Amino acid sequence: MSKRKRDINSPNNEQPLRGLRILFLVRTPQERIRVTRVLSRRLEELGASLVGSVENLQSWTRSEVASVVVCTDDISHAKTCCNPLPLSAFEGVVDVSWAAGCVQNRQVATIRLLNVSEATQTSIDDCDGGSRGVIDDALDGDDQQETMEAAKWWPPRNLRPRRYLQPSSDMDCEEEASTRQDRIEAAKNIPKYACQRKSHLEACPNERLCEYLNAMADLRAMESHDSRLGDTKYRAYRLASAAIRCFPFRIRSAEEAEYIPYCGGRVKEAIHEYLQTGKLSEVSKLWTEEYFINLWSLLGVHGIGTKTGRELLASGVTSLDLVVQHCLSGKHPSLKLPLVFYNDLNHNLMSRDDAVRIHDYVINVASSLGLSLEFALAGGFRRNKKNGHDVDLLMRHKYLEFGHSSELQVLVRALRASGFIVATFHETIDQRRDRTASPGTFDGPHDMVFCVIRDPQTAVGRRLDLVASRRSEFPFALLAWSGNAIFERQLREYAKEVKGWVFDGHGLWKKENPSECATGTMDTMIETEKDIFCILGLDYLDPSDRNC
DNA sequence: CGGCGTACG
DNA sequence: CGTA
DNA sequence: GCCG
Repeated sequence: MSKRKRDINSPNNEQPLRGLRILFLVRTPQERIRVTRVLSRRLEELGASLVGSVENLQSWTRSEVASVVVCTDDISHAKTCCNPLPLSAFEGVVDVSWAAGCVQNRQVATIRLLNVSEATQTSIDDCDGGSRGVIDDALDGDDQQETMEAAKWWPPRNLRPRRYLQPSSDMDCEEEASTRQDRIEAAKNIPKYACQRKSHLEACPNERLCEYLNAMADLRAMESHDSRLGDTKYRAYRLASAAIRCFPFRIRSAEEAEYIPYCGGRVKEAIHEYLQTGKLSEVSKLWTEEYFINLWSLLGVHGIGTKTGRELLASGVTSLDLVVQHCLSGKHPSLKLPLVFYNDLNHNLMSRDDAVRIHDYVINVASSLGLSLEFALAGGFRRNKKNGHDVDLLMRHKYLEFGHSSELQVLVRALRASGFIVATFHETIDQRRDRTASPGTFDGPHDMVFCVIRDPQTAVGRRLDLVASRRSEFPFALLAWSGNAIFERQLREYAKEVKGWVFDGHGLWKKENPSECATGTMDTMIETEKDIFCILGLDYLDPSDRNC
């Protein structure tokens, strides 16, 4: 731990607190008192201020204080309180994970990562006269639940957890009578593919276990030096977690879990450890090891994945500030735009209201331009998620098989001119399709615009993905863009393995005979998602049941 | 022991 | 390689 | 890391 001392003792050690708002969530009253006392003294020395409970959030976020610490007994309550707040309140919301992690572990690493805290750490230690026992005790018990949750507020895109833990969900919803035989039968009855079962957002009886397995998936993806292998292990843990989510009883023994799909030797060991200790010890690496903490923060930049992140760390680029430096000196020029918008895109939860407002705005512009486009909100919000990191907006021409490309072009031009689109990460608008006479003759890419928009109401920058499909391909595009990622992978794996169909966002083809296809234009008329499920021999799944 | 979703830049 |  |  002491080796972390390097390169962080910069002269401006105490500056970053100024102008940075810190949201600090703590659970038990004991913690509140202790942490509040410790931090308030030090924060005040640093020119920050400390405010009481989450209930006065609205009032103090409007004040001019440089920094804020919130203490709360109820994290989910805090989250709901925080969601509607304006951007100005949340420049430091990323610090939720930092704060929770450092309290949990008495660690300096994350604090130093943000250059805030040599001082904060010493003040925590000071409070206990150098021993850490008091904070330890206050944070023992089931608080890891909250720590994990907090650590997941702003994870990187690829490794973003799918579901948020509801406090004490495990305890609330089981103890219905079940014999061991019941449970083994139930385990055996879980279908192999996620597309064959409902995966809703509500907590399950094994919620915490699943969260730990998801965290293990993230860990494996980050620690593997071979990204394919990393993804393979990521997939393995994600699939195990997804299957366990569908197990209706609390798991009592690792042996009975063996009957659940994707729960093999290693997952069984993990379950055993969880049942014994209530956690998976490896997972704590995510918030204790400097390497993972740093990599985690780099992965938050659009364009940095595990490989680039690892390379940056290896070359001494260990913080976002250094990535900016790196970028300014001409390296990785493609990261420049994502870095410019980093704060907006990473420090602000987007609620459903935000997403709907953006959706409506685009539709209004389209109709005022006289365009004949129809739209659908896809992505996580279609799956009924309460919040998300981007808006996925799918569109097609109202009447014509082709014609979406030129209309999208007009739309995007207008959105740019009005200052709604403020930056474009990527754009593909291929007007060849509009000139293609007969359907099915040119299967080019979908038209896509991945951009950053400015919410007209809140002025917050948001990621918006616009996708236009050929009219008949729309149900495939909708299915493909509604996710989630695990559901899509399992659906396509199922289609290939079980039905011999190759399946993507344009249509379905027989594996052996690609000319035998099912699209909206063929005799097997496919007009809705239901038709696709039907042809795949699957019961229809509502989007809200695709959260695997 | 090979395969693991598929398409887009 | 990274993103959806 | 699990499945066929």
